[in-house]
Amino acid sequence: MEHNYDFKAIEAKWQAYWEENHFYEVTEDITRPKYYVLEMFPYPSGNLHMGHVRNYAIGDVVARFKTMNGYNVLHPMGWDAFGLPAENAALKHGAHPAEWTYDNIAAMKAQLKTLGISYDWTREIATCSPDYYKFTQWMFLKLYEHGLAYKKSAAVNWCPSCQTVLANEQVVEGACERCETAVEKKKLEQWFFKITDYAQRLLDDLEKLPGWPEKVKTMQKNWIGRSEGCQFSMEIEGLDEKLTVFTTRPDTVFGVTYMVLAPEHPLVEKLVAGRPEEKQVKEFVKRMQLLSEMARTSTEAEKEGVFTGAYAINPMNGEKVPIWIANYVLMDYGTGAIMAVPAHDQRDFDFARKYNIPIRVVIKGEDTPIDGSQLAEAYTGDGLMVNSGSFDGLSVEEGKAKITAYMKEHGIGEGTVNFRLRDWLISRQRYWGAPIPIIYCPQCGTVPVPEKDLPVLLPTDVEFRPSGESPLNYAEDFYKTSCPVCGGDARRETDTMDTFVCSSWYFDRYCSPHETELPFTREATDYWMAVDQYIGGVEHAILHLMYARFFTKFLYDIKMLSVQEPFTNLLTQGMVLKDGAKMSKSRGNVVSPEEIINAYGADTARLFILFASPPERDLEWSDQGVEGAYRFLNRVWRLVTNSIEALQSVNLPADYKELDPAAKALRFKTHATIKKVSEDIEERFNFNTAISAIMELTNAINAYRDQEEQDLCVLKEAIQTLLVLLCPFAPHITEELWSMMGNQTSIHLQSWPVYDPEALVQDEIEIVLQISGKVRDRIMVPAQASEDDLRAIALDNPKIKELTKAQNIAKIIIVPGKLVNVVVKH
RNA sequence: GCGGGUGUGACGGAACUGGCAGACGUGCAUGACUUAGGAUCAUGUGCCGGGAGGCGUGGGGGUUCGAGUCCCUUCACCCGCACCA
Repeated sequence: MEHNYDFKAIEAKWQAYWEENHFYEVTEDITRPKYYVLEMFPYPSGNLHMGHVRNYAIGDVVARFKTMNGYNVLHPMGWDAFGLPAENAALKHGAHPAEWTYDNIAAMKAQLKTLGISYDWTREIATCSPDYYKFTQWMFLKLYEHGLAYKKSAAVNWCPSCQTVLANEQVVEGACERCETAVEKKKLEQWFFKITDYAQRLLDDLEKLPGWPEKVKTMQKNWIGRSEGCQFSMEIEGLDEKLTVFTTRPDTVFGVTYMVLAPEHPLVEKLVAGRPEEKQVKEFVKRMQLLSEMARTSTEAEKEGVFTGAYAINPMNGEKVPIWIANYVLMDYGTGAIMAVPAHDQRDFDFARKYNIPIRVVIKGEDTPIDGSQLAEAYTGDGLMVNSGSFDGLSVEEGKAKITAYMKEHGIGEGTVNFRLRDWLISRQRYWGAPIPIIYCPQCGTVPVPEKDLPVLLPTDVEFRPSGESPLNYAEDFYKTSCPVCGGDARRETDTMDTFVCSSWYFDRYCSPHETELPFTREATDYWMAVDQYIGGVEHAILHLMYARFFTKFLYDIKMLSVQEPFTNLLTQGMVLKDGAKMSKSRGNVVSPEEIINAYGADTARLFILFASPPERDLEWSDQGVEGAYRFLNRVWRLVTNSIEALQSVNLPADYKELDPAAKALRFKTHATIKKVSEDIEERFNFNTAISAIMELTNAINAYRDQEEQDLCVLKEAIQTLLVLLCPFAPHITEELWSMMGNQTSIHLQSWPVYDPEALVQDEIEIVLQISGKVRDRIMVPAQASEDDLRAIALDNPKIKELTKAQNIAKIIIVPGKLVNVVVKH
């Protein structure tokens, strides 16, 4: 162990030094270009895991690199501190959620500090602090004021285990995202944010995000799910009601052979009232309601339905069309009712075959039958309209336009755009969240809490009951209040906000975290926003990133922000795996960062994690790989400490004109490494290859030190460069060595090195000689050799001569600086 | 089913616009130093072959002087969405 460097002492020493000297604290400075690096803030679970370490190590390299390149870098950290686990802990261990949360924050902050990340801790925020949630409530009020927060009764996703409702986005495969309990549908009065008003802009502006991964943009695009079509109404025979449907295929309207309503459709009861079918329809509806969301909507579930006995009238041809109810139509989307065209929609086709409903072809493809009974599957391709009256002969595209126009003209319907995106359900029947700032007055109705009364404080003295129900429901002091308008007795809203509301604007708060009048100042956000580089896991590709974009657009609209997109560049880091699987307690394959930092130090942990894999890919944890990173840092340590004495009196910069070949080669390596590392960090975030280049430089310096004659200027330049290039990755050891070398100012205050093009000029380079594309020899040639020179050299080469003597040379391909390929034919 | 991604030594991974496949690290082998080594240093390490040489980037085909990289086709695995009318 005595051979190894004392990382414990060194890391503690420099972390204290940086903190005492306010190294990473920044203020707005219009004379310098700004750069805002942000890693997704963590939920304070109390334990830092490897995913966090990876996330923050990546961000720290970017932050330190940008700082060294002259940017004024904002790199803050905080806590996404509201949420259910705190309440569960309260139930389980009797600790108050606030206490539990703040203890966790303290613990995690301490762990985080041992990593030596360049955070400006003066800007630390916690979303559960009243200073912060005051403004989360402010956001709600602004949205309310602009008609974008509203309450409605809807069939919502209810998690029986978490005892709360969930947003659509939080339901994964019919189960609660958090606890995986099957989600139920419940009809409740809930608060929503009208994100659908922004659907088109959220979609369009994805185009303005070239710095986002295609994958994330595609996921958002699909989630928004824009589809163009036509909405129209049909008369119902014998009833004074209209049935409205949405379709993307108005061109197939003459092929409608039945209609389908979702079981929950409000018209169902009226349609069947007094009919012989009434009983079986009601039974069917009841059975569907009892099914879980999962079983109801799974693709696997077989399509089934019942005829209602009622008929609608096709407005295009006056035909009577039977109305069915079926499981495959969702009340959630469109109008909850469809026109069914079995010939040209696979779902309708399957259903029609099952129930012997006629199939009528109205689009004729090149090789498709005209008789519906001959179809093996629905035909969804292009073709010409048939059986469609005066519209016959039109293409699908033309038909869509013409029929939509006809419907509009005759008051039947009109072209519409439908989105899959739903409004964002933000009510949570939980305690540990930001209270929704609303008061219900028997006289005045729903009244927003006046801005001046914010924050609506979460009461701390509350009783947690084992049922898991929110204690706010029993907190009389909280919910009993007076109406801000009439002063009469009134009741507070006891629901709190989804924690995603808190995280939809935290990046703005970092810009002016101590502001008390407003969530942030325009001055600060104008300088810092947008976030130049945002880094986090893909699991937030839809939820958080969509909500944050929505908030940003809203804040732009109300002139609080001058940007329309919060995150210019997005890096989605891969997971940290062990034995091919995600680290998890249940699998028992967790490696704790604390252990690793204790055994090897933060520099080793950071270096390994950055070296093992490029950031966007998954990373396989390897204990041996960690050893390797540690060995490398020790090699650097020995290299530098063994050189210090010899280099003490060497002053840089020096004149590098007359160098022997070995010195010249080292200098070449030094500057080639500067170039490579700069490009790898700047352009591609390929930290793994940047580190491997630094390792190569280390190897080259070690080899050079075995030389009898050493140019100490070149050696010193190489070693100093090595440290500077390595310092964003391993900030402590490089700082220590830098100071041991006699440098007076911190390595982190150095400018990022610029390579000297002169040093990269070589006299001789290696080129490859090929015969018909196969490598036959490698030779050194003067770097300036012309094509003619290269041709001559190649043809004069003994190996080439020998191997081509019995052959005809067909042609010679010359790529200067790379190769000569002699093509022979026989 | 739709959309996206990934397949390269024993392993993690390099190879930027088609131009030396396997950088760097791990592992392994041999050697040095050593009372000892799981420390350190040196050398070697894709496969087959004694050798010249041949073969090699999931499989098959193509374009090209030249393909991990481009095109077609096929397989495997991963991720997202999933009856969205």
